[in-house]
Amino acid sequence: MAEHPDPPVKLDRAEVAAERLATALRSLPMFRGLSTQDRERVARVAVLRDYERGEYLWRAGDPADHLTLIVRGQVKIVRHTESGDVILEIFGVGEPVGAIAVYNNIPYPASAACMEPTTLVRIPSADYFELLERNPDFARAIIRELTRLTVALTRKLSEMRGQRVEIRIARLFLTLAERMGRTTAEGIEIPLQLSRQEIAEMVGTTVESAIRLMSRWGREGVLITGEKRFVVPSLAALEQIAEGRDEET
Amino acid sequence: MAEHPDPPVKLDRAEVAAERLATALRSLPMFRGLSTQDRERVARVAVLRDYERGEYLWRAGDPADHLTLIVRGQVKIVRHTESGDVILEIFGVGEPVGAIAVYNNIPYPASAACMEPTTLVRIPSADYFELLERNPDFARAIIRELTRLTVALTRKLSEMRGQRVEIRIARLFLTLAERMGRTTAEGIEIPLQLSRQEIAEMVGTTVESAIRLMSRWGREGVLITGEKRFVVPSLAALEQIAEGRDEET
DNA sequence: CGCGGGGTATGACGTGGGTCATATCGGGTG
DNA sequence: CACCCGATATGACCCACGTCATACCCCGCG
Repeated sequence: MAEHPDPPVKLDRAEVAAERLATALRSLPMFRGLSTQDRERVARVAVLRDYERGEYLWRAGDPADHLTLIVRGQVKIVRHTESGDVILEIFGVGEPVGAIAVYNNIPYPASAACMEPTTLVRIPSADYFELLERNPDFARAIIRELTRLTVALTRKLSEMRGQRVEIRIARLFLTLAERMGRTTAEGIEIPLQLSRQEIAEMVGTTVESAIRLMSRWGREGVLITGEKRFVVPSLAALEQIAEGRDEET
Repeated sequence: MAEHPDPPVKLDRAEVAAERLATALRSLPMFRGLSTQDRERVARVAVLRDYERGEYLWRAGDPADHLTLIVRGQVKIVRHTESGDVILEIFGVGEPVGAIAVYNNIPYPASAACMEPTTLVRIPSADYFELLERNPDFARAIIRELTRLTVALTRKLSEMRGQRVEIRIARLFLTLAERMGRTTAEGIEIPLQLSRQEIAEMVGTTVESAIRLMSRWGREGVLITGEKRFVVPSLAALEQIAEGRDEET
C-alpha cells in the first residue's frame, strides 16, 4: 500500500492522476452511456491502479467489495484444485472482472491474476449498486457480460469433453484467434503471452503434453510461438485439426 | 398441438385448468413475493403444460420467447456435439429453465428435454419483461438463479479436468446427493432416473465406462441402482473415492 | 564467475479408458 | 409366438497421455 509516499508537489500529482482516471473512464465502453454528471460521480469514487505481471487481484474466497474493470492488460481467472490449477477465463481491455461475485455480494469463487502489466479501475461496490439503481443501461451491460460468460463456459464445458489434447488446444487457439486475432502478413496474430503451463491449464492437461504438441506444431508450421504472441499461418489447417481428422495432404 | 379437442363442457374444463394453474403458481418460490394483483396478471398470461419423459421443450437454436418454470418433474439441458451429447445441467421443481436466453433475447444455446413426466409453466417473454420492470425482487430472483448456474458451471468445469472417470462419477453422485438426496434407512437416496448413457453424458465419458463402473459399484455396495433412484449406503466411502485414493480397508 | 530457478524440450514407460464386438434381458409390436 | 430394439453387461485390444527422468537455455544474483 505504501506506494504513494507523500509527494512534495501534491497538487500536480493529484491532477495528473485525475486526468489519467478521466481518460481511462472515457475509454471504457461500459461508461459510454453515462451522463457527464454520472461520469463525474464515478470519477470521484473510482480508483486507478497498476499491477505487474503475475500479481494477484484477489484470491478465491476474498470478499468482493469492488467492481473491477480492465483499462490495460490481461487478467486470467484461475481455480486452484488439489491437482493443479484451471484457467477458467481470460479477460481483456474494457471488460469487467468478477462482476458476478460483486453483484451477488458473494466471495470471489476463483482467483484473478495479471498476465502482463495491467491497469485497473476499481469502484466500491456500494457506489456500483447506486449506479445500477439509477442507470438501467448500465445494468443491461452487466447482465449481457454475465450472459456472455455463461455461454462461453457452457461451450468450454462441452468442448472439454474427453477429446484428444490436440483437438482441445486447436480449439483453444481457434477461439483465441476469433476473440483477439489480428490479420497480418504471416497469418492471424494472437497478441497474448501464454506459457506452455498456462496453455495446459486452459485445456486441462499437463505441461509436458502442451509442450510436445506446441513444439511439434512449431516444426510443422501450424502455430508459431513468438515474443508475447502466437501466429497462425493458416486458420484452415488449425480447423482441420480441430475437426478431428488430421490434414493428410 | 391438437391436444385440446374442443370439449363439450368447456367452462368446467377451463375452471379446472385455471385452478391447476393457480395452484402451480402458488407453489413456485419465484412468485412468492408478488402482490396478489401481479399474481393475477401472471395467471392470465401463463400457460400450464404437461410433457412426457423424453419430450423436448426446445432444441438448441430455437428462439427463446417464453420463460419456463418447472412445476413437477426434471429437465436436463443437453448440448449436442459431433461426438455425442453433453448434459450441462439438471433442473428440478421450482427452478427456471433457460432464463438466460430469454433474458437476453438470444436463441437457446442448448436443448432441453424432460427426464420424467413433467409439468411446466410458460410465460411469454414480453409479459415476463414487463414483470421484471415492475418487480425488482423478481429480477433479483432471476439474477440469483443465473449466478448459481454460473458458479455451478465453473465448479463443474474445474472438476471435469482430466481426472479418472471413477472420480468424476463419484463427484457427480456426491453433488446429486447434496442437491436432492433424502436420508433413508438404507442410506442416502437420490430420486432420479438416470440411464448409464446419461451418467456418461454428465461426466463426459462413454456408456461402456459408465456401465463398468456402476456395475462394479453395485457389486461392491458403493452405489446401488434401483427403480428410478440410486442409493448411497455410505457417503464416506463415496467421498473416499472422490478424494482420489481408493478405500483400502 | 558459478549457481539456482523457471520455462522449454524430449525420451521411456505404464495404464486408464476409448473402441469394437458379443451376449443377455425385458418390453413392445406385428 | 417370433422378432426387434434399447439398456445393461463383459471381454479383448491398443493408443493417447499422464508420470518420471533428464537435459538445455536464459536470466538474475551472490
